[in-house]
Amino acid sequence: MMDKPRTKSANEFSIAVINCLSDIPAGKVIAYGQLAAMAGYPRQARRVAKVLKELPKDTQLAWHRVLRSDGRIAFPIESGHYQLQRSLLTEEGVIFNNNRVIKRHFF
DNA sequence: CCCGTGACGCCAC
DNA sequence: AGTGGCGCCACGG
Repeated sequence: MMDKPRTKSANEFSIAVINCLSDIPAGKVIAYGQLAAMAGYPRQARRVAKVLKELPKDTQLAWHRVLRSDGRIAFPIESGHYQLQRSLLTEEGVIFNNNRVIKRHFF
């Protein structure tokens, strides 16, 4: 049977976020909160994080373009996730300065 | 209902 | 510039 969504907005939120994220071009990045606001849900950065966390491993979505508002990658620096995200960004030409993406890369 | 948790964010120090 | 504290939201125990 179909699982009944607890609230229909939970699903709508993910859709909105994913749509907006798919509009971010390679070489650009966006903050969790910025993405939430763009999707029409200001102050809901943590929900964006949860959506990304629940993406399938084989997703086509450019999850790596989402950073903290200070330009740093959200994962702990020693983690494999961090290394992966950083290399994906580097491959797109994103420049890091002391583990931080410079402002002009922001969408 | 209260409390802890989280791929967050802002503002004081 | 780095750190800490708190606010913000949704969830689960």
